Amino acid sequence: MDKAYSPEIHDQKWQKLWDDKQIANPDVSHALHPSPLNEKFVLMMPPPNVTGVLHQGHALMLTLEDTLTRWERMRGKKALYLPGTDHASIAVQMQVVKHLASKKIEYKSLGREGFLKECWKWIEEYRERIFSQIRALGVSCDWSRVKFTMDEDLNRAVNHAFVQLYKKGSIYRAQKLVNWCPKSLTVLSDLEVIFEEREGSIWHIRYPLKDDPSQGIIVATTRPETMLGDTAVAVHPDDERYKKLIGKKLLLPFTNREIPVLADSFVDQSFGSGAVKITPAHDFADFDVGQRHGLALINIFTPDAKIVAGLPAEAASFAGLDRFEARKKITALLEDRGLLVKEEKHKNRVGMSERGNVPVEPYLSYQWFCKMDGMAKAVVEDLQKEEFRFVPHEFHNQFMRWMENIRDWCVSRQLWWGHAIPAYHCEKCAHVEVSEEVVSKCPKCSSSMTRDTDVLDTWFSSALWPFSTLGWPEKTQDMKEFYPTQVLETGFDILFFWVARMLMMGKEFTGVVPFKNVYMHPLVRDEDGQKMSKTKGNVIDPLEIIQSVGADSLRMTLNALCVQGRDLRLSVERIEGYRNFINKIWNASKFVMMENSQVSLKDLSSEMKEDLPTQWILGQLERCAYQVNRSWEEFRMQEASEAIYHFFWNDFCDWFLEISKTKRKEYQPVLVHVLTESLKLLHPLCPHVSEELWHELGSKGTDEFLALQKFPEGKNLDEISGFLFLKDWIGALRTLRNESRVPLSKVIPVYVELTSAEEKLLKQNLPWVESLSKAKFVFAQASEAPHSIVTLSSFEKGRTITLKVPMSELVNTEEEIQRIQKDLSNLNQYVSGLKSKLSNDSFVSRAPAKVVETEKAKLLEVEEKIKKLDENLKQLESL
RNA sequence: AGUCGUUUAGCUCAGUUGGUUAGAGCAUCUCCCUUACAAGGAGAGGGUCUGGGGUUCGAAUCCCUAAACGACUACCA
Repeated sequence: MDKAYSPEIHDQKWQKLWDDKQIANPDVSHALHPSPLNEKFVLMMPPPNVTGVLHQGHALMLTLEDTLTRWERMRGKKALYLPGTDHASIAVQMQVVKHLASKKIEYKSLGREGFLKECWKWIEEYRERIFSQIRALGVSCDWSRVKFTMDEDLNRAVNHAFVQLYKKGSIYRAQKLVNWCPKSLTVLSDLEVIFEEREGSIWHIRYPLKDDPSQGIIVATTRPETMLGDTAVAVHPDDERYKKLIGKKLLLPFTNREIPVLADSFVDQSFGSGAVKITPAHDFADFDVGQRHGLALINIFTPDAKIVAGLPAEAASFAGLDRFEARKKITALLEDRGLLVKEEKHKNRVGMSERGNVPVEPYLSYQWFCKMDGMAKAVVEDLQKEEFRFVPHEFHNQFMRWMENIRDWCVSRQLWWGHAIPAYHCEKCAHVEVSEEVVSKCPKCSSSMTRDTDVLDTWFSSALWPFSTLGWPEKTQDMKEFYPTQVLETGFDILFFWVARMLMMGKEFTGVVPFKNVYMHPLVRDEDGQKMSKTKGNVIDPLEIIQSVGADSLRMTLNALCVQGRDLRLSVERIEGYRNFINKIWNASKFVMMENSQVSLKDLSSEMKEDLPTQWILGQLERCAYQVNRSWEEFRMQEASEAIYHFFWNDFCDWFLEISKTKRKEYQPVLVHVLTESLKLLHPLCPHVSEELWHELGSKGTDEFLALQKFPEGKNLDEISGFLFLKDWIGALRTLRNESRVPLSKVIPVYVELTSAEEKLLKQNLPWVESLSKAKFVFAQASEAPHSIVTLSSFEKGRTITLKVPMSELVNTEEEIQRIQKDLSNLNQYVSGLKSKLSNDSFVSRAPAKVVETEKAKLLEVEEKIKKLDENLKQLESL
């Protein structure tokens, strides 16, 4: 065998074999690995952007999902992990536009059809990249069922869903104030607006009274340029300052529009000047005020946020000015005319368009909306009935709050790349027909119809993902067999974008919520807790890691660092630590395979079956497997990987392998058994190295896979106490040796006086205890010569065991005295605590008898230890 | 502003329903190339569990309060 595991050789070998034999195809795996369990495990991969590149967020998601899937598959469930990609409407469109621009092509010049061709070309070029990167991580998803949200069948599902919702009255078209991106020229949903704290200004502007221009009212605004669209000024009805102005007319500068002063209790008297300019067409709050008071909506912007032409009076000259240029010009003019009272610094939250990276403009437009409240209610009821749950539970409340305040979803986008809305507009009578079939003639007036030019929000097709991928709306075999799914695993950043909408659409169209568990994984950050970003240069590229240390190391690390309710801090050092663990697995296996490994537990002699270390390690294996199963059942990823790490490294390698060296051949069946079972436990975490070693160990053919072996169930056992005592003895002797600087080459004699039970335990295990402690036990009283002592607990309650080592064997008396003094001071502190506890009447009378008993036994034992150490110390000090 | 979360060893974090002298990994220090592994082994040091109150025989754990950090939500023009 090689000196170390070589990921560059083995990773790809197994990835290819798993793919070739389709172990991830549930029909194949279930046939190969039949199980009495008639259960399924279904998990839909959250589809990454089809043109995307693998980042740590993906790596974490895929690792966790694959770990759970491999585990459930090995447990005998019919496991489907379905991969796919998302068409990422706006993101991909922006990429392609940019790409064309780099070739000096204005995308609009290609026309819609021509542009879509370019999009498909772009996708064909990049779609395999993310798939190969997913494979590189060793993900066992079923490639025979891979889906893309723009596949024909998924497009049919989208159209079907849209039409159904329209027929029901859940989808409607309306003119509303929406979040408009002036750069990408499309509407954005509320969720796509990212708020940023910005240093800005607030301007106090005087609007003159119509009847007496020397008088006026001062309004405060952060957006002076929108004053061109003002249709009122609002004050609080109780505001003494302005009461007498209510109902009066103002003359709006630049436009000479007459606007009223009106009263509305939404105004906060203490903020700004207490008077608010109302621009119903360009501010969400103002829109509502406008609705209440019947104000006109005056749009002053073109779609790319320039001042429109045709505004009255002086405002007409602003036409074509960008919104920020207009702001400068207007504030300058106001100042010239003495209307600008003051400009103050002001922090405000600006809504930014994620894709365009420009401030979003509240903009009036016709859009398609989907009613949400009814669907949300149904999902909330299911959550309350515990039809599904959130892990970690914190997201439960966050989700509920959002669902209870949900607003209608704007589903249309003014883009070309995406699912075209299946609606047709009559060119003559303006009739709208929504249909899955292409409609070319108006059913009302027989004139020709044209298709709606909008596409659907990317998340609309994603919302159908758990069932559109299974063939819905057709009643397919997959749909019957695999829906609903068990787990939805994703990041919390798309809880509302995606998870909530899947739940609602799933409930709406299939009658059941699409998954039982929503597991939200943490955010991956760098070692300083910073978000990873290219501009910061702190990105740990998963592909580079896979190349340098292998996929298994990365998978182990991500599992080991993944705890609930906390971000995950990743660093190269941590990954190297788990690379070392992979290496440890490799080397331990190498050790086991030095002997004939074609044996099993059946070959164990009856004598060896009674052997304490054998019983101990088999018990530890059961305990570990039990822990791992329980942890994964509750998505406690760190706990599971830690249990395996600890068992394999500390129990198996540090103790059992060392013990086995004393009777190598006799122990071989145990070694083989424990290693084999460990590889099964390890497989979901590090599939490549475990698969490789499992084949090495058993000379298995390429038709058999560790991936399809039965996962150990485990038992909830206690650690064998006899073994624990001996471990303690060895530990104590090792400490003594280290601190007294006795070289390892020197075997030290240890004098012990034991009860018969203690002596029996020790004698039965003498060879390995002596080998690991490099000591020689002498079952006799020590001579009167000075000796050092170590005190230990016995399995007989309250009893102290004393190990005596002749001082002549130890090198340094001073250090030995110090060691004992330190022990004593610890014990004395402990004993005084115990004493005060036990002399406390209320403790003795109120604490459970069991607790009091153990405290008493502890006291007895510790006092005994102190007594012996004291005697010993005196003897040493007299030297 | 509101809601929620976090605060435990130098660092990153565990710590289930209150009950052994609060644990792990990494880092540090000491010793050791013992034929699976120096990417290793054996030891050691290191903590007023953020501060302050309370409940209790007993609190890292439950309650109140303060602070720091973080996330989410919101129409403060």
